[in-house]
Amino acid sequence: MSTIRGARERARIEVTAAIKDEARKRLAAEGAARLSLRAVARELGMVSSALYRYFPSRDDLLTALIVDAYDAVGEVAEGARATAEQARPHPAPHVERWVAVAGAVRGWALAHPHEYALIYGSPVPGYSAPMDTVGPASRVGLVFIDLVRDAFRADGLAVPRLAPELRPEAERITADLAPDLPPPAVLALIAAWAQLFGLISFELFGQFNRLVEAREPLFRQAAGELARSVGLRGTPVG
Amino acid sequence: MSTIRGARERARIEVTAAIKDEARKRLAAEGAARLSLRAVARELGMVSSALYRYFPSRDDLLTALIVDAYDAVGEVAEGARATAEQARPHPAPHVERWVAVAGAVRGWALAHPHEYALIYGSPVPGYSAPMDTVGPASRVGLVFIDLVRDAFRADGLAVPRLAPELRPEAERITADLAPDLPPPAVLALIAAWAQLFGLISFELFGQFNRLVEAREPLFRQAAGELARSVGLRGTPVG
DNA sequence: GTCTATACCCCGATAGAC
DNA sequence: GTCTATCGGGGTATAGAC
Repeated sequence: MSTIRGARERARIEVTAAIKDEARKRLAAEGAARLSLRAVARELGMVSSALYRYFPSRDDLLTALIVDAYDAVGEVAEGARATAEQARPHPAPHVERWVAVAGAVRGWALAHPHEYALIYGSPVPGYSAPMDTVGPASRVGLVFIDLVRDAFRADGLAVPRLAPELRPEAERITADLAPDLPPPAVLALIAAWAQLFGLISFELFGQFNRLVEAREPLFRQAAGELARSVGLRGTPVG
Repeated sequence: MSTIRGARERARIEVTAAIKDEARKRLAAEGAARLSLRAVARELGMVSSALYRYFPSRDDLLTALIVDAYDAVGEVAEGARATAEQARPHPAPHVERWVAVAGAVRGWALAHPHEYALIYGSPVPGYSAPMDTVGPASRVGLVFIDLVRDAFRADGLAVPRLAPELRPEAERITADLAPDLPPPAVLALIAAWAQLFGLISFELFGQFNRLVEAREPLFRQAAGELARSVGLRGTPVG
């Protein structure tokens, strides 16, 4: 009896995964705004009404894809940080760790452009993200925070300048996010985070077309400068 | 005869403008991917087939909206630069001009989020931008280049560091874009440009929700740092 | 330049048989 | 859990009358 239920649950997991895989393909072909349950069902040789047993609505499927994407890029970032941290014979300097994590995020984005667009591109009109997405969405940011914390403990930080009017905001955010770090560094980290993704988005969304060729070196240079803007000490890249 | 043709052409221009205006409303409601000629026609009290006399296909309408949006944000940037340049009793320092232009772009984006998403957000699947969009798309960038050129001539630039591997790329782009400027500054400008729009996109696309409140001051601070990263001399904002 | 009509597609979601 | 059938929409694009 329990094995039967186990088999059923296994089947359910497999079908769910197949639906999400096919939905990711449809995402690439049509975009999130036009993702349709019927098209997914058609490609899978199912009938559309059958999908409703797995995802009660189109938005629920979209939510699952969003959560998966955030988790995937979060995992990549966490892995890159761990690798840089455990590098032999010496752990990488903190600026290099920062650049490694940023580069890993960029690599994931280039490999999964439509999933990147789903989570960091324009919002899907008519879709409002439920709370389920909040946790996964913060994973990448947490990697950068942890990385900066390590640098702070090991070498201290060159605390960035902060406009006085931003002081209360910096303190509020720091209390929520990383009470052990200097508020100016936390605010600079948030700005750097947005700017890193700006570089990735411009590359991915075509703004660099016919303009920038050496995208990876440009990204690495800019990421290194951003690490320094947060206060990480170390030779600038290059 | 010529007045009749003039009247006809005037009518055509007015109807074309009405279609685009309505299309912009639909853009806000449904997003670019779902923009439909029929919905626009319905709202205007026309029949869908009539629209094809003005725009031969959905993609042509989309192109017109994209060109208009690039032109609108370009005009705002040009205006902000001119204002900062002619400020009395003294023209604004170059860092402040940079921040003013960046702030104007952000202001336009906040006021026209769907048009911003159309041009700087995820590409519309299945739509490929024709060459018509290239010119308008570069207007904002040209404003920043001109601004940096002014600063270079007036005060010189604190030429940014450049990774040696990026030197050829920097020289190639500089030759195309602004042969009179130092290549490292031009490359830094491109990176700064992407990073500015990263800040705007994160704010607009919801990544700052429940995280950053003081968005305008944060943007101004970061924009000032970016100006310095390009080499503009001047007191940092704050 | 606008109209009606049409060909030929798409979609989300549900009811009820099996 | 999957099926057929259905409700009630939506769309691009064209033909041909006026």
